[in-house]
Amino acid sequence: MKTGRTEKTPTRNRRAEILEAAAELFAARGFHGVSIEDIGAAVGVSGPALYRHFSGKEALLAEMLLDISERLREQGARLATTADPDTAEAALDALLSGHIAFALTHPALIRVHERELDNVPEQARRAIRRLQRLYVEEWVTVLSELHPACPPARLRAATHAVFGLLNSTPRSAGELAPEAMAGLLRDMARAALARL
Amino acid sequence: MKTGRTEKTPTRNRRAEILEAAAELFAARGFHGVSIEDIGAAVGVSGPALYRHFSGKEALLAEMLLDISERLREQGARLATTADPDTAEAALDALLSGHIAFALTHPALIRVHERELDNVPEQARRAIRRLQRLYVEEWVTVLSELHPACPPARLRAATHAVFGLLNSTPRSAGELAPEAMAGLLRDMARAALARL
DNA sequence: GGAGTCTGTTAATGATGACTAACATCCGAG
DNA sequence: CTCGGATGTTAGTCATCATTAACAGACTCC
Repeated sequence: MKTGRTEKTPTRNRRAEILEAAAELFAARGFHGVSIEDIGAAVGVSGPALYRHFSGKEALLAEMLLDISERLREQGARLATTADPDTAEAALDALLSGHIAFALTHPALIRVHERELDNVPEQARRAIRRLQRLYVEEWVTVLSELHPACPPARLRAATHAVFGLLNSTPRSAGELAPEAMAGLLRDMARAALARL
Repeated sequence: MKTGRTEKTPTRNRRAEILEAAAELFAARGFHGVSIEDIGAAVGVSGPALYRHFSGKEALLAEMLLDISERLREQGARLATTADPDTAEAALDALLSGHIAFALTHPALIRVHERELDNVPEQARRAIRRLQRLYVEEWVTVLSELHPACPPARLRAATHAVFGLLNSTPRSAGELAPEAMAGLLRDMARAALARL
């Protein structure tokens, strides 16, 4: 059928394709609610073919979450360090916009990242948690410049709360156009963080 | 062993006991990550004993989510109608405090309520969604009094976002003392909702 | 003191599902 | 060509698990 001979990168794309399809499925039905067969079917191969690309279902999830956490952390590190160390205000805005863009662009990833950490094998879980912690600390650092009197624990809790707010996207999808949603979330988050 | 003869309400408590234990387990490992055996073990009976109280695993989850949704809706309806129709401000505060109290008191329930709706059989799911919608509308009604110019879709999205913020509790547990957390969440949510 | 209901228990039963084995195909390099 | 690796396929295999069956103690009500 679609054995187009000119298939570019017939290999390298499979992994990405699988990860993408699996993310959608995990987001919709949860890790344990999705079978290897399901994931295979979603990319047009059937079942055990996945073992040519991943060592197992948990490894697949681990790689997915590691990738998400790494992207967020990298983005956080990049945006929080906007040269100008004076304007913590600008850094916070950059973090906000970056996180919102990610959440709106990849709602499935956000959902999986939020829900499935427990299903990742111990070792990878530690690595993921480390990255998450680094990302949070990026926010806490910026916030502590804006609110020097506020204790770190409170800043951390506030950061988690804002993540909850921003990550509500997958739940209220479709209500608003993406730009409107982005603006709303940014305004609400900014206001929430001003009260520290 | 503990066959204390004077066991009060030996029956009626089992259902509640099971629901409670199951909620903790579901919150920790997800619906599909918990077996009937696990739930039985958590309340000291083993396995199929649960079928004396629930018709099945999904029915158990359905009842759990129905109960949570009903409690929230009831609480919402009660608090939003604080006699004084003038002070929408007060009604909003009441809704906020009520939701925060619930989230802080029952983090496991909040988590399950947020994550497991997809695993509920169709019919019950509809009922649960209806209750959730009613609860959201309670908020939207109050908010629309405070922000008459704001379109309902935006108010709904904002409500979901605030729920995300308030429900971040299970994720940042332990960072702050409950009262401090409650105060923080209320301040942040109030500020976020002022920006509409 | 026995019939019936409630609540449990320990064995099936039957699916589902992750993972492995054994066996093709394709394709690039020598 | 042909060897080898990459990628798939289809049949197991082995666990796990929800659910049911068959049976038993306890308590109530007569």
